[in-house]
Amino acid sequence: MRMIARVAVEAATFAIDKPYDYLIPDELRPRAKPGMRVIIPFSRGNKKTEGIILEVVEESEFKNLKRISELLDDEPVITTEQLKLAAWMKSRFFCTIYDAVRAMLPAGLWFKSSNLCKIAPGVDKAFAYEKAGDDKKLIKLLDILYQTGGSRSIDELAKLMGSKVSGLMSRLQKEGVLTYHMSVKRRVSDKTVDTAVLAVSAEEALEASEKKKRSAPQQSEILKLLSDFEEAEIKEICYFTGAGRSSLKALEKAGYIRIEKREVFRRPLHSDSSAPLIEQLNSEQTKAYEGIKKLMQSDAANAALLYGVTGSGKTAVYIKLLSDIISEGKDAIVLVPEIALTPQLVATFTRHFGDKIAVLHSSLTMGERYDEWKRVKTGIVNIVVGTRSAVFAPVKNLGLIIIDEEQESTYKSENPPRYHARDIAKYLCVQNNALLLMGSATPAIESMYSAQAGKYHLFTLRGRFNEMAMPKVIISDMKAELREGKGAVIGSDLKHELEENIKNGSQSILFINRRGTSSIITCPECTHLYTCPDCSVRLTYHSANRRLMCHYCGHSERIGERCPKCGGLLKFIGIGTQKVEEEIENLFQGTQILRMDTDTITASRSHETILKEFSEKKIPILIGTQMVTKGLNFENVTLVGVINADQSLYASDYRAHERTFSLITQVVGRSGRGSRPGRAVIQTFTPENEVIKYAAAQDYDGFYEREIAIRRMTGSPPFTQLYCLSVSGLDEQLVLLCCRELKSALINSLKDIKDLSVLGPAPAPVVKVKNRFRYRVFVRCRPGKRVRAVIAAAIKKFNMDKRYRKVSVFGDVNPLD
DNA sequence: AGCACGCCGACT
DNA sequence: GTCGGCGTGCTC
Repeated sequence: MRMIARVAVEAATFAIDKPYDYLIPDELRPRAKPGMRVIIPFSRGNKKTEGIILEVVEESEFKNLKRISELLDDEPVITTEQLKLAAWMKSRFFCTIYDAVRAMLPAGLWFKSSNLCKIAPGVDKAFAYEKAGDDKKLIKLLDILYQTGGSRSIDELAKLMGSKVSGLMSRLQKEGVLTYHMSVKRRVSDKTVDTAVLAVSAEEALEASEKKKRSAPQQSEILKLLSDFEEAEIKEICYFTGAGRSSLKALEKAGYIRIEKREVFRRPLHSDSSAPLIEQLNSEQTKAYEGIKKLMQSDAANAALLYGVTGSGKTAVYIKLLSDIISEGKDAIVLVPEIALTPQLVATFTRHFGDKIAVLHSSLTMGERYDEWKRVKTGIVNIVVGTRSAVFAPVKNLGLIIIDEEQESTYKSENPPRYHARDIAKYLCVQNNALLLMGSATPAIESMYSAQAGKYHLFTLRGRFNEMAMPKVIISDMKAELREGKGAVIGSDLKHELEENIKNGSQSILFINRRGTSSIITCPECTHLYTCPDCSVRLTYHSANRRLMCHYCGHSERIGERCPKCGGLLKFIGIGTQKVEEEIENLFQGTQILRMDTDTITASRSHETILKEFSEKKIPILIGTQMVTKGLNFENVTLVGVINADQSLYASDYRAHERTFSLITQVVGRSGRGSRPGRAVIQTFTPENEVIKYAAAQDYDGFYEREIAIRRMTGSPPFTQLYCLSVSGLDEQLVLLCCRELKSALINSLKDIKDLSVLGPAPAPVVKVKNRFRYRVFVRCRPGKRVRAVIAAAIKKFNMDKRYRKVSVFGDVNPLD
């Protein structure tokens, strides 16, 4: 009897993704089981690729089956329930089965497989070169191989040769000069960084730097930098000099530097014994807790929304519920938006549950992450705390999933599988008759709507813990300021309040509402704008390295004081953290300022370190982007300033209002956590805007009423689901053509479904990235199996269509923007 | 997507 | 003649 494995293949794209049948060779027959990963030959070239066994069967409709080459696991790494979930994800999120599986496994489990190319054993150099004859390419290939000790991966070879190598390789292989095999090794830790180390003395480097000034200016810059520092991270070198990797490679080849992988050690999450122990719940908390507990103990799946204003003590309710889970011998998953931003929450959990919890987050080393995953899998721990992907933690006996700050966008994955953790959580809770608990001070409009509609049980905490007063909020009209001719970033209201805080020794936090970190630059004389040559975005200015940079492709260029086009003095518009820092420095000379953004956060100086510094050293002012809005409790902070509240209000997507409201509400809630009352200043150019007004008043209910009415009127989620089909390609006309045809195909096959509209093609928020144009078509309707199937079929069809082979199409549900 | 196969142009 | 361009079809 034949044994056949049905395998989900890594190399398969969405268009061709399905189970492929492979023969299980005799020696693997006793071991091969569903949920184990395998190496298999795939496609015409029989290229080795990874796969996962979905089923073991005895029949196949195919005759000439290929054989599994290798079994990667001794026991299943994915359960059959998880395989079922993967299939569900494929139909929901338009990803491949393997994409879904990948999301479920810790990175530490991932094997890096490479096709390794080697000089065959027993072949001497002369023989090899004889076989190569006078073919220049073959000789070059052998040269490279011998230089590096006889073996290299195909990818590396291709890069070094600057061309494809498979043809050359198979020729040498036939001659018996080369062997070519798949090597599978544990991937080295994620936490290594490429570091450039000077291989010559500093003097020599300087000398070479002088020499290269003309011929290779970037190499010259790098050498100059390294002559000072001896060694530096490649990332930083590129940032400061604007050089590409090619310059570094050239220097390595010439023997000036070595490029080494350095292990980065990050502090393991220390259990902070100063984290508060939750003692007693107040009456409101008790009521919520008891209601939720009842749901948790019922035999059916349930969903609940815990809506509690900032500082109302949702954490305490979580802790009580988790204690119950443990005593009942069940398991729970707790999702947080970002571990680095919620150190206090995690510390509190650790304080309470110690060894019974596993923390999964990105700054664990690979080994640590893998160990934590194993601890969960073996059932040693009962509670898993982690970010988005922790929803896939392999807990045994799921009783509860908590999603804290459930409105956060970090729960939605932006690359395949493009899932929302909330959807996965719902699925898991239904499967396990568990409870899904979502907590938030500003719930997503969809979630509150479900609660109002009775789909979720709603629990509300209205009182602020310890009866702290809500901060006093000042809406500062920047338009009026502008009219009076004051074009400053810090308006007079905020300036006044800051002065007061500095005087009485209180601390202040300034929040800059922007996604990026830096300014956009423009020439006031000729209004020249600096755009990326490969993407349709403006370049942003980083003062740390005095360069213009593209956040999408990494392009960077140097810029001086004056416009290279017309010689006019350059002016900075928009506000970055750096700009605000400069202005505060001028305003309050001698006052210490701490800046927190992606530029100031490095491997050695983490988010946490900066916050610690702020709190311990009592630095008067902290300036930052969204990072400062999350879960911080600083007793001494009595003033919060929102520099530019409007910034996020006018984005094109339907969530812009919600996001703005949530951000402002959260940041305002940071103020006055201690004994003294807090103040907040919201600077805006549109003080009459209702979103800003509701946020200032911390009035979620009012905001919700307004927003849900708008959503109902415009037919946006939660009243509909938005399916987004993105088409990208180098040829803009072809992309548009494909979009239009895609649109009419969709309209045609969905015409019988009512209340459905197909919109677009519309340019993606950034039309061009790395020279590829991106346009999108939307399907807006009630969610349903039929619609999803039609969309999946359309994605497949257009990806296979030979007229559109130069474009690619992918689907996403309720994309972020 | 990625790759082999096959059919046409430029060059040893 | 042949090397290598890219258009075409397939992946158990």
